Amino acid sequence: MARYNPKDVEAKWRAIWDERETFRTPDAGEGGRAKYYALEMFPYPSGRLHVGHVRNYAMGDVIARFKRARGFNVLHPMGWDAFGLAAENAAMERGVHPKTWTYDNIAVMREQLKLLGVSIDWSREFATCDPAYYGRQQALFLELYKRGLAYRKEGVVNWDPVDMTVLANEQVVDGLGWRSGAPVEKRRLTQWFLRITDYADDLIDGLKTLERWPDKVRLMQENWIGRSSGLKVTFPFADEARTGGVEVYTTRPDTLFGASFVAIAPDHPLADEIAAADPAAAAFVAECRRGGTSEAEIEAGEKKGYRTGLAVEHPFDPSWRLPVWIANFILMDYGTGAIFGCPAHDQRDLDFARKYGLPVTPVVLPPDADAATFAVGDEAYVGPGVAFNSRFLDGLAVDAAKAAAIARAETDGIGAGVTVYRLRDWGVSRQRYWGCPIPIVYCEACGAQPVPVDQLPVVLPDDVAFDKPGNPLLRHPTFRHTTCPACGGKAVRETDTLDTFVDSAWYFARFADPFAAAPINGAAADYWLPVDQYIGGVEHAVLHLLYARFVTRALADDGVLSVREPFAGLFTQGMVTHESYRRQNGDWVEPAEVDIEQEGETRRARLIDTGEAVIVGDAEKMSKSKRNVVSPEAIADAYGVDAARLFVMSDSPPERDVQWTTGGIKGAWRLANRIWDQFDAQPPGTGVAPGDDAAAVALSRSTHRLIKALTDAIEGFRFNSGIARVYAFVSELEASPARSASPSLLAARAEALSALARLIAPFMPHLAEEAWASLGAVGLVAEAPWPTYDPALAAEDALVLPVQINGKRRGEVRLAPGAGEAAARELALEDDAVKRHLVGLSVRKVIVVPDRIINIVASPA
RNA sequence: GCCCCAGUGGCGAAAUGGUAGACGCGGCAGACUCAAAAUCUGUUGGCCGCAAGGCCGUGUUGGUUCGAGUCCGACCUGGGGCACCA
Repeated sequence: MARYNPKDVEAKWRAIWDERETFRTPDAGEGGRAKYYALEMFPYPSGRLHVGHVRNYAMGDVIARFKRARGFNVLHPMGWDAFGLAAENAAMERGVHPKTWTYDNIAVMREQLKLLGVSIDWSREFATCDPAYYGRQQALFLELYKRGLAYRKEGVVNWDPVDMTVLANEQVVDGLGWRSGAPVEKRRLTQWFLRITDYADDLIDGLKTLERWPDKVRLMQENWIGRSSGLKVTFPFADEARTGGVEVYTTRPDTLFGASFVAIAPDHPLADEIAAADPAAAAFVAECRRGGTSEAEIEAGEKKGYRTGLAVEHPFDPSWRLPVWIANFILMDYGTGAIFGCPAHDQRDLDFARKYGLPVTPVVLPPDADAATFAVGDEAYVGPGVAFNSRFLDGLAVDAAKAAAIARAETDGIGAGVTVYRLRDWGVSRQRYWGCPIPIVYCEACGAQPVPVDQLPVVLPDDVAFDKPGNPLLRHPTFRHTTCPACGGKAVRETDTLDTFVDSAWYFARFADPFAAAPINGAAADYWLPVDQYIGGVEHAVLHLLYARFVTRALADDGVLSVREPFAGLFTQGMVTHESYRRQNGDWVEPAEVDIEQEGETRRARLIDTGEAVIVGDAEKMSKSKRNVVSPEAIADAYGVDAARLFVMSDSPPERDVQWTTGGIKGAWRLANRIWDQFDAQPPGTGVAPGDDAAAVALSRSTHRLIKALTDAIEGFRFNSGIARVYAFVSELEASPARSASPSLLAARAEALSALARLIAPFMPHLAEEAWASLGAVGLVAEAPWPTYDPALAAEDALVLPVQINGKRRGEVRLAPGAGEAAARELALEDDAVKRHLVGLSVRKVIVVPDRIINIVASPA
């Protein structure tokens, strides 16, 4: 018996795969096989791989290896989402250049990924910070610009007044800048936007076609786009000297007669105008600008308003005056940036009205309520009902009243029924260095001009410093200053860079041919796209996945791509968590520093060095700050890569978080050894046709059942259940040891092991190769076809059906599969245990679910 | 504030509306060992019982059904997202 030595074995097989180019991507159409594009969300090169990455890439690898075995031409590439904020933070904190930091991290992580034995075609690797990539992205940006899909307008950013810099939401902590500690302000800047709202309907409608996406993600995208229909209606100014009025958007036009005020966003042009003449209003607007731009902050904050001197007329009654307020919870980006408040039927309006003493008039009468007595207390009524107190709408149900109000507004020429979206255009300008430069120059005479395509890429200069706050491109001696491509006069470059989500919105298309001169090789993309299976974290459910869908549509309309949906199948996998440990003084300590002892059923954690008791915290996402990180190398050293891959896929369903535990990885390691022992004990050269003695037949049946179960488990992303079947199967093999097996059982074992090597290959590819070779098989298991099963052998041969009486299990009967209902009923009623429980009862009904269960409904005689 | 998800043994979990707890971890008992580790075998939801067996049990609560962990309603608890982290 040779002990399984993963360190040597794993390295050996990786070298062989490399040398034979086992995972080279086949050419389009090669071998007449169907294509399969398996893709994991490419990583941000943040430093080192953690076991969360291991899980993500191992899952993708299961799919890639499985599909290869099933005869597909598989594309399984890898790259780096390499631009981003962390590189600039590193530059500021450690004085290292973002480029150096990024490429160093890539080098480390590439080696770590290779260590995992993931079946990637490394020849297609690229990083988004390579000029060869982002230069082509600039060309795509200019295409969008040419088509009017990229444009400039004012947008709101978080501004740190001390550091004089724009902050990301994550850099705003409790309304303060994370470095300076200064209160953050909202500031308006002119920025580039992509017109994703043009595709709002298409993006919603397309969701219906994405049958292999989680419902959850589709729902999140639908809510994010937030299509609603309602009424845009103008409340005319009451002041004769003013023309026009305040245009509001409402989804509840049926409640117009319950209006008690009109409120506008602090960023509304009218608010600017009022603030210019009213210092108190200006102070209120300034107060609203304090704090961050995130929706959570705005919506969860205290609702505040300022009553302007302005009044407007009700659109359906010029004699009815309503006050105009400025309110901090109105978003300028949604609808028209102004609302009318109907406190009786909207909770936020009600809170506002109660706070400021505004009238509350109910106009929707709930079913069963009495119009004379119905009143709204602290809770707005948002349910169904009939309009009342509402003049021409009286008596109409909510939906009919909405339609009638819209119709009247349209007839009167004061409003129109409209569809609006919560989705806003995608702001892509970032006032940062480490990103893709926006290929635009500004000429005093000609205005904004695209950089001619033959002058691309606009390369990021390397000679920048981060000793001063703000975007170093602004201070660069030469980068900014250039000439106008139109008139040749003096011009300055755009110094903003593109949001890194732009980088990841088309990379999957670049992988189809990463060497093409054009950004996207149309023929290659036609063959490989869409991505058949995309795998990544659910945190990308909306932004990345929505942007990629948008860009794919834009490029399809441009004729560059022939698909409108980039990802036919999506799987969102859970994270790897770990307990966190801290000392009595609150300092976090690493798992490697902690010794855990089990005494009976209680666990004790102490520091290895000092024996100090350690406080064990909940399992949480691994993070550097809590030091609850385990390194893949240490695991690979101790247990091998295969055991680590197996464990992260075996212990929880893949979409859920999995908790990393020492016991768990040891269990996986034990399985690897038990599997190896089975192969090691099997004499070579035994035939693969099992004989007909009972033990051989039983094992053969189990083998075929296992093939079916594992095939289904992989197809259905139920890796944990599949692996559980492998455990059970190995136990069965151990119960029929080779040393005491008859020739026919040996043959059945040979059949079983041949299947097993191929079935475990997606999960434990190195061990599978070693096992495959030990059987004397020709070629690599990575290139072997997936085993097939005989449905007749995989089917159950004898069934034990439970018999219930009134839903309680009272006995069981043995039946052949497919036995008729009558036979089942008869057997059940004859069973001794059943008879005993039926004493004193009379049978009312017998329900037979074929091959499942028999339920006898009985009641006292 | 809005949206989404999840609650099943000591723990991770399994279960097309049909035997709840497969499989793994941990525990307990045993084998091997001078001993320990490793490995192997048995056992392991709770309660009652010598046993056969019985009763209870999937966050709480109400409903649909011959039958509910699963479907529907209300609630409780925990987690995630909210547009400049990726």
